[in-house]
Amino acid sequence: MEIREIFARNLRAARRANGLSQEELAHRADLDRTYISSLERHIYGATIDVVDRLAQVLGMEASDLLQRSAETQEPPSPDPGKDQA
Amino acid sequence: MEIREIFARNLRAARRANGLSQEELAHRADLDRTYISSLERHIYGATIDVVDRLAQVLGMEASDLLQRSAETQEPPSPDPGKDQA
DNA sequence: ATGTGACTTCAAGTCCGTG
DNA sequence: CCACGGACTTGAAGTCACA
Repeated sequence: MEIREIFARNLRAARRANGLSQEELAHRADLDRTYISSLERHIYGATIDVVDRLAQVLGMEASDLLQRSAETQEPPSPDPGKDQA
Repeated sequence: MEIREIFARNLRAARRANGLSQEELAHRADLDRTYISSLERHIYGATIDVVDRLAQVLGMEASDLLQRSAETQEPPSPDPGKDQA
């Protein structure tokens, strides 16, 4: 498992645990929406600077986002379902 | 404390704990000698790719190198009192 | 609300040499 | 063995338009 994938998964998981869309997260971390998307698709190897900025917004430590088995807080899991009318 | 400094300190400490010179570490991690030096002087913000590669050589996890303190855990500094009405 | 290709720019990372 | 400068190449950082 590459570090980029670890980070990508943790990022997506943490983002959802916080109930944020890529847009919302991007806005709060002062980054571009498509850049978050790229990160979650492990297109880039982010710098620790970006990792840290994201971690702060998500209320966690930068090291948590690189953890091989990250324990995110129990997400409310809104479970939007897929039946969008 | 910026993330670069955290990383720089952890890197240098881990490198010495492993009894490696900057040159040796650079060689084993397949990185440049002067780059390790730059990292320890927090000139650059390394990518998670580099952090991971370094961690492997040092026998630790990438997340360990970004840990604010390897052993001592500090209490979650609460808001430093913002005189906000 | 997300994925993706194309694009530009500036920092990451390399290589040289010096004290 | 390490700090540090300069010049260089590669890829991350940051933004759009469109699917």
